[in-house]
Amino acid sequence: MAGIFADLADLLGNPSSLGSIYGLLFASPNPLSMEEIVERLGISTGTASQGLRRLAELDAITPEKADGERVTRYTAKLELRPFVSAFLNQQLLPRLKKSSERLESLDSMVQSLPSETKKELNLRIERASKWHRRAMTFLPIVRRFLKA
Amino acid sequence: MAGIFADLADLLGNPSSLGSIYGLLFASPNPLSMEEIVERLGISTGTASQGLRRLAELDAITPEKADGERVTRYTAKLELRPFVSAFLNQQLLPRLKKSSERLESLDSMVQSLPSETKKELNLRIERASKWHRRAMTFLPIVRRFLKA
DNA sequence: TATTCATTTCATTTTGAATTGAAATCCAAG
DNA sequence: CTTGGATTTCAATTCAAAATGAAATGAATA
Repeated sequence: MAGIFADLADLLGNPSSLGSIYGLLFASPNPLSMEEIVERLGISTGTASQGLRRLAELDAITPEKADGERVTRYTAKLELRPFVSAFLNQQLLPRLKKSSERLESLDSMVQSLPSETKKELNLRIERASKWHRRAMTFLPIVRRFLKA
Repeated sequence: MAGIFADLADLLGNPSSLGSIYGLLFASPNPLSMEEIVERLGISTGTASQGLRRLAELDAITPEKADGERVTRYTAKLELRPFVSAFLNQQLLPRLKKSSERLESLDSMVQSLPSETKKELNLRIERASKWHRRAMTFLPIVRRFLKA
């Protein structure tokens, strides 16, 4: 299970350790402490600590400190939606925004060129922009799909 | 332009040099030789050669050897669809398949466990599988969208 | 307050992918 | 066939991201 999610994480551009941890928690019927995770996955405490933090930020796991216990134990949220959704917002959107800005600035640069070249380049920029807009309109569709 | 596509390539898990090359070609009104690409991007011949080959495989560029010329020149296909589609087929599908196999083998393993744990684990595997199926049905939607 | 164990931090190391560059190969023209 | 430039190949290198692990910090008990 850890392996499956490790691959998934990798696919989405996250360190695979992140996936391993989530996978382990996903498969485990009861909450696990960091120590147990370190043991069972054979990773270092540092990696575990950072991975757990990240997963908590992504809202993919729930940390709980039982009554008067020292250790924090973690449970995977079985709902994967927030996970994927966080990916969309944190990875995809920023990148799309950045390249959209770049396209715009390119566009304004091009205006100061000989009209021959300018025309051709405008065409290409327009093409790229179209794809861009397409991607943007696509995002909400993905979102809706995930909620379904 | 090279920069924009470099980022995109990176996002899709390709070396960014691949994107740079494509971006340069995309922006260029006339076909470019490998030498010109190497020069203008400041990359090595090795990288250029491999990148060009890969792009050709992805059907993202067209190599053409003009009449009795020594050099091959390359043009970007302005249609990005085959590009994205190749990504879906070559990167995404194989991974989905692999994890689907893994899920199945996990499922059969679980059958030989005490029924208490078994029940709980089955539930989780089922959940993961559901997402899996969801992703699979999602692919065709993406495809259709790209064609639109 | 002092102690002990859990957790975080972060400088260093490891790892793997991307890139280089030089040698090998290819191929058109003489 | 031979030459000369274009291209490919691939072992070695570089580089960035991820992982390590030891020291610093934190937090609960006694």
